[in-house]
Amino acid sequence: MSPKRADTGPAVPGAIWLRERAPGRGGGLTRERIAEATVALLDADGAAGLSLRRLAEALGVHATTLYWHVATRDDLLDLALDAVFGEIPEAGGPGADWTGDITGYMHGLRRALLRHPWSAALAGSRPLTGPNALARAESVHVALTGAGFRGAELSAAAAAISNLVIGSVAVETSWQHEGEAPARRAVDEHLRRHAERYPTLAAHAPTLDDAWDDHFDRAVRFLVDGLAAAR
Amino acid sequence: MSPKRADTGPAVPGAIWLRERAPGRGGGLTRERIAEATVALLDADGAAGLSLRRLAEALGVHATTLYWHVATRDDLLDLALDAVFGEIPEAGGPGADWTGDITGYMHGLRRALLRHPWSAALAGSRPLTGPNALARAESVHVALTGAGFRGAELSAAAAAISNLVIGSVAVETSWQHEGEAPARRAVDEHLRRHAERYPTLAAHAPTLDDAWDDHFDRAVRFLVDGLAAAR
DNA sequence: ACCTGAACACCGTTCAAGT
DNA sequence: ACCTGAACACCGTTCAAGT
Repeated sequence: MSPKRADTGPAVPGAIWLRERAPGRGGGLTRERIAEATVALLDADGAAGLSLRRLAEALGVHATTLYWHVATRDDLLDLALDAVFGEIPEAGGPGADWTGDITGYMHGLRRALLRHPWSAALAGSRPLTGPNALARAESVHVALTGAGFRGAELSAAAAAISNLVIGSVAVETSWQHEGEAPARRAVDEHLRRHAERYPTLAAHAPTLDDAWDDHFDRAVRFLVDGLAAAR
Repeated sequence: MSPKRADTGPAVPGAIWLRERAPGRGGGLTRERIAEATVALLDADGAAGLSLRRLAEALGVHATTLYWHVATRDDLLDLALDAVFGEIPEAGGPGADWTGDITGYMHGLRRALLRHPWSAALAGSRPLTGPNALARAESVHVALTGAGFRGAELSAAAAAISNLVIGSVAVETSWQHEGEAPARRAVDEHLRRHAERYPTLAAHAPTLDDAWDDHFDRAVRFLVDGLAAAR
């Protein structure tokens, strides 16, 4: 009978943030080392390439050892995802222009998610309740309350801001998985062949060169303009 | 040596839409029957519960039989996802007010994705190139060109519209996976215990009652207002 | 053209046992 | 407190073989 395992507590997503961490005095594994190795493995091989056995090998440990530190594979994803949110630069207090703060946050979040192409899809698949994600959400709420947002309008604005980024980067990275250029070329040709079915789409097919940055920039402006109009 | 398999063609996501379908004369499996059973299995057990063996059992067939009709498990996800997009009501031509058309589309897309809680996360994880997704994208492009959007502004607007919905519903459904109420209660208590770290967040913690509809409604208005301001 | 059956190389997770 | 090792019940996918 093992004395105490990592799986104490309810089986909700994000549950790892509700548990105290193991003491971790010096020698062995720590939550940080595990998070770091998980991010590295995900960066190298994507979400499908992450297995407990491969991660354990990278850490020089037996696969089942990981179960002392995490309760489930999903815990690893929570650790890795919150590490990505830790890469978003801290705003350092609200600036003079709240729309600039929000715009900067959205671009900072996008850059962090793009750096780890597996992370945006993951951010849309489980609650973001890690300490870094909460700290960034706090900053957004500070900027929005400074602008005068309150109550349901505040919550809706904060949600729209992060949801637009998550959705945009998830879709953007979904094209990269097997090499973007061939996928896009195949779809372009498919659209041309069925131009009678999708005339407007075929006529305005996004160009092959990377317009992702430009489109995201415009999308952010659309939303921020709409937020500003509400004040 | 098998004569011809479903896996002809490049290994890009969405590749199933680039292949001709099997003739499917009467008796056996068809792409439609497979799609329908896949949706049902995903609805019942979520993305993690979908396996080729369980799907095959539901279809009264051996697991490896599916490989005649699809090249990979991912093909099944493409089939199921496009079936969900098929549930979005067709607009039936642009109405008098393009902002109303766009607003209606966003709500229709959200309702379809909510009906199948696995679908929003999936929509953010692979290119949406099925026939139903393309038809709905065509309608959005028609409405936006009618409003005067052109070129990069058109593409960015269309992307923002679907990305905000996908991100919003993905996040919303991610809370439901293990029962939303306990997850939310756990996070609320966690926020209260660390109120000194997240004061603004703790003070404005979203209420327990379901504000999802209201927040989404507001988010749509923020974006559509910003789009209207650009015209 | 379509379906079967055996087989391969994996998985996440458990549990008793070590130190 | 932390790590090991064997074991269980699964996976997606292949390939030769049937009809």
